[in-house]
Amino acid sequence: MPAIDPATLPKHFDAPEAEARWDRVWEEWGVHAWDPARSRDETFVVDTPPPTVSGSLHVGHVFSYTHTDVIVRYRRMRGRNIYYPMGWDDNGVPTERRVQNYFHVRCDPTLPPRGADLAVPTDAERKGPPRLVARADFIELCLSLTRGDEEAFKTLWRRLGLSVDWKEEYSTIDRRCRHLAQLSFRDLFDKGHVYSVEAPFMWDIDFHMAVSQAEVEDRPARGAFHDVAFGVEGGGEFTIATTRPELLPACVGVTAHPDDQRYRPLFGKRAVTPLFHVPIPIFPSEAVDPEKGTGILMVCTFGDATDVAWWRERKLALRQVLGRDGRLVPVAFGSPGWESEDVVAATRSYVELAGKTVHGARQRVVELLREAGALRAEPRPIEHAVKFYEKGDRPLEFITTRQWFVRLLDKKDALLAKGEEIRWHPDFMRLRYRNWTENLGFDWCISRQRYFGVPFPVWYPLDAEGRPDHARPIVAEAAALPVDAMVDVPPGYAPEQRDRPNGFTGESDIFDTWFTSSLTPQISSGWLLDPARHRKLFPADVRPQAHDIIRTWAFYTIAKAMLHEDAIPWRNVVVSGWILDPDRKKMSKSKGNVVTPTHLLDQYTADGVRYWAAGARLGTDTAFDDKVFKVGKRLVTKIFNAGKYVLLQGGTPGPITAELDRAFAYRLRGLVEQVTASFEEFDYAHALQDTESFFWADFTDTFLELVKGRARQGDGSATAALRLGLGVLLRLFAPVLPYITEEVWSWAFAEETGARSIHRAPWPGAADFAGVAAPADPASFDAAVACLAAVNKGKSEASVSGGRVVTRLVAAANPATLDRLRPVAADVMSAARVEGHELRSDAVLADGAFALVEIVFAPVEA
RNA sequence: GGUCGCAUAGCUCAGUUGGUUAGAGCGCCUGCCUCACAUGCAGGAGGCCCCUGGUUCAAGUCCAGGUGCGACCACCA
Repeated sequence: MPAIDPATLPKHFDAPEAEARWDRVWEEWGVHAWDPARSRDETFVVDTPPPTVSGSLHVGHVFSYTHTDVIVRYRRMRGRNIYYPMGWDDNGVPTERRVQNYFHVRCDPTLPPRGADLAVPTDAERKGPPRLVARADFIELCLSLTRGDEEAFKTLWRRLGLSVDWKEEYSTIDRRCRHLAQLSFRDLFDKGHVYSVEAPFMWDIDFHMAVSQAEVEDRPARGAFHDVAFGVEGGGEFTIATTRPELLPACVGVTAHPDDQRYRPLFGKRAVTPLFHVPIPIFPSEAVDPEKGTGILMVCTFGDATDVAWWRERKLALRQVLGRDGRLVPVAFGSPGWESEDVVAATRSYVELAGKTVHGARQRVVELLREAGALRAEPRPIEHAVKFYEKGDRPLEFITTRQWFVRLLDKKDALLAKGEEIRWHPDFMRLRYRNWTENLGFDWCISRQRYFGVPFPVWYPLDAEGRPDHARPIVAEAAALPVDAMVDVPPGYAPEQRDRPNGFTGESDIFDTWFTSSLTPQISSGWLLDPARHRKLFPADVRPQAHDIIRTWAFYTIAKAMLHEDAIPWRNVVVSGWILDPDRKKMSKSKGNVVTPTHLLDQYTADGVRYWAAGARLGTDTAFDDKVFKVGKRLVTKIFNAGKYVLLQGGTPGPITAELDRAFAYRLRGLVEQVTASFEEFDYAHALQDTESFFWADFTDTFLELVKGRARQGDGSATAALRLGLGVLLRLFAPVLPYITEEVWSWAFAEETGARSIHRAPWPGAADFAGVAAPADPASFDAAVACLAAVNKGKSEASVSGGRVVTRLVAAANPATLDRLRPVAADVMSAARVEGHELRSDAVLADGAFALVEIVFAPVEA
């Protein structure tokens, strides 16, 4: 193949132009397309994380998605048929919240649909109360807003060079995903893995919905111990310390540690609450810490999870004062369940509290206690942990509601066993999964009292009084799915019977967003909708994800695969770290330290940004450091220039025969083996590091300089070795730097090899080195480099230009080193511009070392 | 409080199964426009490998204990 015409080469690498051009060409060539005809064995399936599109674009996205793409591009070059889809996680609370703010609306499911109004409200309108919109209209607003978000993500992904097969694009709210999620529910229902129950459970008073354990986080919060005096029937009193005095009317018991001498005499007696004068049992419990507070505490329905446990164990009364909106509901003291020894006083006190928020009621009840003389001390401020919904702003409450659950608590051992079948990268991440699974405290609550999500395919029959019979849910048959229970009618009923006595009512809840997201492997494979495809794509090969969602996404996906098919969803989990800001704090929108990715791409090019991302080992958090981007950009430039130089050599490639060239090929082959081994272990960071260091130190700064003389004379061995080096290095870089490598590849290698895209070119291996004889001594390369360095040092110390001609050089080395140098000495002298040299043997010198005895420079030309 | 990870040059990080004098890039200093590249090239300075103890002929590397940083989980009386 002739050398390319210099005139056809661009002077500089125009990255934005190249990024746009190759994105188009790759699409046209189908470089990233999955071939459904090829077998499972040849296929590499990625269970791509569907990003939450209602969040902002973040460098963290760029970081972890690049890791996946690098892994994918390597496998593609290994000849695997890549299935690499992209989904958008658009359903769920973050979208609803964004829509509420963006359009200044709230959903009122009782309203009839009127058609969504997509107008953005004016500032004046924003000052007024939010517009109420029907459920269907609210959903339409959600869809319209997320569509734009998805476009923004897609633009970013394409620019970044993610080699996604865009034919396999989906969103978790689309019809297919709704269908699969409902099929999942139907399957779990048939297998007895789901149930609904009315019970106290964690509830967010702002979002008006139940939340699962996985979405709960503890946050430190300010609180105060309130010392409240309780009476004892038959005389006496004691003081409890509570942080939640507003729950005093909901108090249903008092407990202390069984060995606590202070309170032992009280067990079995009844206490009487202040203000409300309600008699309640006093019982012992091992769970009480005698050191905490006053060592005796009140049990309320419900202050926390232990209250729920005591309430169940002791079969205590239920006095729920907190409503779903977080305000105290009206109750009638004296009525059944609300017995009081002084109904008048109790009522007088409670009237002061009813309708107030937790916060307001707390302030008022403290005043009332103080007035009644029941407050033994002023509140003592403390800092304690409080449970919050991860996206919520106010503490969770335990409120009795009806919810659907997936039974998981009785399957911990099986879930743990499945986790052990999966390979985790890095391996210690499996402990996160194990830890979470072992400590699971609740079944999975999958019902959410929200609107934008996949509806439950469930109706309930109504009795003659119009009350739903929750014990006999009507679950849509698999063949009838997908359905919207609020629109569609269950079999055997007529539309007019909706919400009528002896008719039916639709389940208005939607699934927890993870209920759908946990099916991403099945969404890819089609599962029950396409069994043949399912066999080709399930289980996936690799699940890339972040470590903070091991307890949600990874855990639920493993659970679903197990419950549905007793399978594992993927063979490997690859866990990326976090991006930290330069102060080593986690980047987050709320902290205002987020760097947006688009300007990084503008400034450093896609390859430069990818270089930065690929430098981070799996599972390791990385500080944001713009110096690394600069290095990446420089590497791109260097590859461009080196490629240009190598391909401009006029010689015809011949057999690689020169000792230096063979020694170089030998080293290069070692690099290929090393880099390949790293990629096989998903260790792209070391693969890149080794390739980069070889490229710079062994290729451009040394080999390329050493063979320039011969290359200029058209030497076939030098020309071939340079091309071998460039062709191999380009491919080793290609997974990380797809644009520049494709660009340089296209100048000559595409035609020469028949692989028009480097990303479909075969990964370097033995075939590239066939016909290259082993060097007489691989260390001849080191000898050449060391000798050249010695001359360079002489020039540097004399402050002369590297191009300065040396008329006389006397260098010394030990005999073995000299032997290694001789076959390559001509290359060294040519590169160092030495016109006359003498090599002396000096046995004292260390092996491999060269000493400069004499160096004489040619006079500077006028 | 439980679990896990990290700690090496001013900064960001490599350092394979223990094995000569601990490496790279950035930054810094000194030179050099040398015919691919000044987004470059050459040369150089710069390290109680967190601390203490142990195993070993030999420890940055293995073990134990500590310290610091980070993450995940738990902690509502």
